[in-house]
Amino acid sequence: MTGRVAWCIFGVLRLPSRSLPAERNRLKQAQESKSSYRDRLLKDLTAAQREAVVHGEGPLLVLAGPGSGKTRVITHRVAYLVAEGIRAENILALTFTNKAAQEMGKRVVDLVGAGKITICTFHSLCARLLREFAGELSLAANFSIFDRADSAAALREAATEADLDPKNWPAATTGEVISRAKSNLLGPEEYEGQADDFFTKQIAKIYIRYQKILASNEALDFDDLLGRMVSALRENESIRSRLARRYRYVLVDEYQDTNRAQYVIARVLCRDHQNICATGDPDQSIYGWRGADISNILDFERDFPQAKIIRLEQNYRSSKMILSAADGLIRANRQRREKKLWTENPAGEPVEVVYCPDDRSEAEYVAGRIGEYVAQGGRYDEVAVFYRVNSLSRLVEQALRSAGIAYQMVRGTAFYSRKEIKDVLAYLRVLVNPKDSVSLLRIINVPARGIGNKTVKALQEYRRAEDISVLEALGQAERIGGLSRSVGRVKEFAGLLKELSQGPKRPVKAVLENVIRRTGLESEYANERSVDTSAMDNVNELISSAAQYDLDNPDGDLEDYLQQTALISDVDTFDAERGAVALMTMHTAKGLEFPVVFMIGLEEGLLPHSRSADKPLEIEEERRLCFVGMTRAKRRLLLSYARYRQFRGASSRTVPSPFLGELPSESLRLSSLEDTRAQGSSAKELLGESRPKTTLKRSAVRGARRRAGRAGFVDRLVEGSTVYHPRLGLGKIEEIGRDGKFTRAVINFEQAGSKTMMLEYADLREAND
DNA sequence: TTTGCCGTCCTTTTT
DNA sequence: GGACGGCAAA
Repeated sequence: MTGRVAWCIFGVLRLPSRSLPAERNRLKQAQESKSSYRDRLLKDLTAAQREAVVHGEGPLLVLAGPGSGKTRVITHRVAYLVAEGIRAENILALTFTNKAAQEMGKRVVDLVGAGKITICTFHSLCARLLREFAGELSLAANFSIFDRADSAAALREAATEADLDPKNWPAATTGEVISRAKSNLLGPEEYEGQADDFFTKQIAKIYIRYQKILASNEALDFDDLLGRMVSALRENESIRSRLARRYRYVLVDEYQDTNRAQYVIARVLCRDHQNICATGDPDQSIYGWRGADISNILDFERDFPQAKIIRLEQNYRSSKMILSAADGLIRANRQRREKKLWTENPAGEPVEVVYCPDDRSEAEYVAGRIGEYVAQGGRYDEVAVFYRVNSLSRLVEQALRSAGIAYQMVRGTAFYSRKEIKDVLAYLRVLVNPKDSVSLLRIINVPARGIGNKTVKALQEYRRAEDISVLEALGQAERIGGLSRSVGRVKEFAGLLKELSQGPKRPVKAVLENVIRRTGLESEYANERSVDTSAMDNVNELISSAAQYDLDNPDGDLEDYLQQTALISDVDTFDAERGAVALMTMHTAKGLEFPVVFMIGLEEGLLPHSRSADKPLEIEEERRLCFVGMTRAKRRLLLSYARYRQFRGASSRTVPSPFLGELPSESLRLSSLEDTRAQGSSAKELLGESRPKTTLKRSAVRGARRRAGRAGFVDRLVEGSTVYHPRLGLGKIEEIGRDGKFTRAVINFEQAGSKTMMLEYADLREAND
């Protein structure tokens, strides 16, 4: 074995090279007697935690309140099993995010050293197993994994084929319904059988065609990964029994968020040995909308009558004030089992509830408070801002930028959904899976090579008639009528793909670089004509992530790399040590903790979201979401709401969230920004919005902004450069230097005076714009 | 065929 | 405020 940790974390890009401490631990473990090692493992655990860790065979349910040391229990339990002589490769730990898997893996390594324990997400486990058993499942081992955007393309195509206007049947809607059906293990035929009204009947038509499209592309969507695994386990006894023997101990984290398919996978795997350890908290179930079924955890005892149930109710994370506020809120839920949350932590400061005149002042207030916190010795990365919907991040970002506060938006998938990244990856996907026509069509004219809409239509028609893939159709270009003028270009493209397929197969970095160079994408991105140099930056970042992948996975191949990138989730890119304030949705925040938490937009319609209005069960889920957010906070928690908020351009009056009224007043401190603001405001502001009318100019403004795009020009700035800030006006750079990863500059504004800003974040424009 | 401009529509959360 | 599709001009 090499010096690498032989850790099987599937779907995780990197595991820190902790081999040294790991080796040391292993040696330590070998030297220690078994019982003293066990003592050490159990030393710092409470009685309840210990009980869960040492539980032997048979089903176990750990109901773990927030901050009750759940991850600790899981990792120690895994270590304990290993110490008891269970072979590492017989242990399977399932999580919901790669981040959680990674974290858990790291902690287990610290406890027991390297091992072959499988710690991964449901989705990556399924992707990997489906590849492994592809031969037995009449499945192509090189299948593509379709993400949301790919599925959307396929869904639009499916709607068109079903003679439905994709406008009336948008992918967002059809996809959600079909995804839900799949999570509940309803195949297209079964769904059709149940369809009894116009809407579901039409969806059934789309569903059937959608599955055909996936099949002809040799592609699976996220739900198929789970669904196909379920069928494999149910219909292939040999696979089932082999896997049951392989995974003799199964741990499932966040059990309250499992959907039907995940539930079946876990149950079937454990049918023989019953060694399932589920951990979760019904009060933190926030994915009902995605098909998660809270009754999976509520009915655990029914499913596993021998189950032992352990409750972890002591909280080690939050102050008394924060915990009692959160507890008071969650008590308003009726669909819930009573639970006593308590902590021995200090009382701490009351939870602050801040009333702001509008969304902008709210964002500025948050930025101001973060600034204060850091001025008093705090660190940016101790702070997080949560919101219900992603769109709320914008104003906060702006405010943080102008305050020169470093932040990171925790939205990992955003990177992978950028056009240039998707384009490059589409080339790779076509290389791996030539039948992936969705990817092929994506790049058929990227960079522009004179294959336009008409040509594509002709190709599509031909390949449908002949029932072949687009790639095959390319090869027969001269036989396709209506292509006359573009035959040459099509042939050329086919030649390019062939050439690429003869290029290097690995390492992934080499494949990527070859693709970018040979396709002409490189020169396209490098083209000075585009002011926006971020495309090349992003592609470079992709290349370095591929290089990292090659380093972490010496045996890795393109297929595996693509699988990992397809299954990346938002939190996965969160870096707790980046020295930046974290911005994320409340959903993404689950499982994390921060000393200081801001939750913004606590308004009716936002939290609870308007989509759940008048649906009591969904409002309870919103309340749980609020509970999850609040219980992330260790020491300080601030909830804010704004009287006026911008919707689609227009500002409108809001109503405070009813949840605020449910918080116990003795753990709150209320304040209002209105007074302080009124004092300092100019007459103009007091008279209300006095924005210049922009009527016809909207698109012109938009165009100017696009051209002015900040990215890239930061590198060109030097001392003496003149810049323009939309609020502060013209300014000159007086000083410029590095601050860690960022460029910090002192800018002297003509009107506003001298300010220090992080240039990467500052909302600056070229001065001559 | 490509490009840019315009109006329309939308808006929850995500593996 | 942005994604997307349609349309006209280059």
